[in-house]
Amino acid sequence: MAKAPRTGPYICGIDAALDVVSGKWKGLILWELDAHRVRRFAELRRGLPGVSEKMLTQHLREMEEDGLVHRKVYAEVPPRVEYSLTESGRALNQALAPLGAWGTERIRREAFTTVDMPETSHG
Amino acid sequence: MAKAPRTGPYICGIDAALDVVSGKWKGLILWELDAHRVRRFAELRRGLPGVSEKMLTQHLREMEEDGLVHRKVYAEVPPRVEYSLTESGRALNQALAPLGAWGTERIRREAFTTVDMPETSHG
DNA sequence: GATCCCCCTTACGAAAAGGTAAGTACCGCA
DNA sequence: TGCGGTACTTACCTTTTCGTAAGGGGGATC
Repeated sequence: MAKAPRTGPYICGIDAALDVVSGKWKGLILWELDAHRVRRFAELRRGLPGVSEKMLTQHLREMEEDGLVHRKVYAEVPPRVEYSLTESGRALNQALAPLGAWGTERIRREAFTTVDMPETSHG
Repeated sequence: MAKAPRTGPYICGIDAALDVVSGKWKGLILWELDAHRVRRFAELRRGLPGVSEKMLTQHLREMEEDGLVHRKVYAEVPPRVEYSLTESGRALNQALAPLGAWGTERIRREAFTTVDMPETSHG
């Protein structure tokens, strides 16, 4: 009910990486967790505008299964759960950096021209 | 019917980039187009094991709208259409390279251990 | 005692994404 | 004349994803 476990092997690395980060909030979760090193559930929730508890839990669980985030539960009352990135998660975030730069550049461009993207067709 | 035009602005670059590459075959299409420089519809189709004509067309159109691929139609019979990456598409592909490397590494690791991913917890 | 906060879980339903199959218009080949 | 190849389009249906709303168990606060 959470996610289809993926039928068949990955074709290439891009395929594998995209499979792991695809999900409406996963990119942001990675971003938040990288920025703050460690976050609690409610903190993450507040950091992600519009996320529902269900989706946050679900994504967090998937990312935990994928070995991207580490979930530390403190046997306390009230419950305390801390999320942080694993080595793999941090590596993923670093690998995501150029993509983020590309996206930022794209947003910047779109801010100027929403109609079209004139490419250097003369060279 | 193709894709929801995205409500609201992007939170960050990752968000924007992920929005553009999310789609079952887009990563592969980028990969194929980058490897061969220019490909025709049927060639692309043959290069992507399991893709349907509908999905290929749909993804290609979306990527064209997003300014990633260039579509060149030759007014011939039988019809000939050539697809290639735009500057933006090539830049995206370069930005995707580290992600691809991460994914490849991940696949390699998974090949050895499917059970768990022992992190360096002693450091 | 009611309410809030913590971190979820479950049920239900809508929306989006993807798959299947057929049709289109034309041509070359046998 | 029938078949295959080119590059799609359209209709219909299933799967997956996402959102909404509610509950839950316990402690602290008002």
